[in-house]
Amino acid sequence: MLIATWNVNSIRTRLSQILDWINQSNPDILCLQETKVMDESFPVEPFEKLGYSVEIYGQKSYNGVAIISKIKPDNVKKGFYGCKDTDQIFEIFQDQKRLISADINGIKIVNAYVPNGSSLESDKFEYKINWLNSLAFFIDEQMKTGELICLMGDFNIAPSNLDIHDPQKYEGRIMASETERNALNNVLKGKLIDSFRIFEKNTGHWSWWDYRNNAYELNKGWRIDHIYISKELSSKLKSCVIDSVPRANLRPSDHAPVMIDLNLNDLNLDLSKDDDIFFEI
DNA sequence: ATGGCAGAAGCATTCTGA
Repeated sequence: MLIATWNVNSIRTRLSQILDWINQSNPDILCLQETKVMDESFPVEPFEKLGYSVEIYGQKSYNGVAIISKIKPDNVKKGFYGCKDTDQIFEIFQDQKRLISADINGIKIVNAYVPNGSSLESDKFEYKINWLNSLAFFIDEQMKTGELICLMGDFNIAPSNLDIHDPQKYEGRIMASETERNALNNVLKGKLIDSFRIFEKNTGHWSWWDYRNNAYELNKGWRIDHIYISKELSSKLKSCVIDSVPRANLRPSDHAPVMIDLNLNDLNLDLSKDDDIFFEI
């Protein structure tokens, strides 16, 4: 099963590029961030024509997330809904549409658009850390039920200096500070694995290049878009690829799509060993 | 330290992003 994430920086501006990419890459699940459109204006039909169902959580101008899936998702949750005892804590985050989750094929799919934070001195930075702490709680709640999790999206954090083209310049600054890295690790708690790092240990692989200063042509990028999977899924992981080709498009998103391949035939065999039913994907 | 580039809103310019 192919699972992808892509910050498209406006669904309407990027629609034809996204449809092209789907036709080439054939993902089973595609999680989008920065759709920048209210739900009633989201172009649902082009995806349905390709055989996908569409779950959206958007707003005017900013943010917005979506799950595009061949299998119709169950238990779709928008925002930090679902943490009953702490709904009040999450109320402050309801105005920014940055999180959508759903159950697909036995996996809890969580699509996150983590705030950028602007700079370490900014109020937005405090918002970013609080948002990540709430995400940590949300993931905890999902883990308590023993679910397999695939948490992906635009995290606006380089997990290590290997994920920055010029770490000496940027270390300690926004997207590369210890505070943000600690907050991210608190979400993962050693139980969710960075899919990309299972296959690639070296630097020089980026998922985002600034529109400014010719950053893509100079290959000055960051790896800030990630797919984290439950440890139990790591043996089923066949690949994790950053597709930088769409970043070379005319009027591109500044992010590239990231995609994993999970061998879920094995997974279903493992999970259903007490009965005789074989689930064909 | 600043600006550079892009999208949305809306029609000049500001806000936001990373």
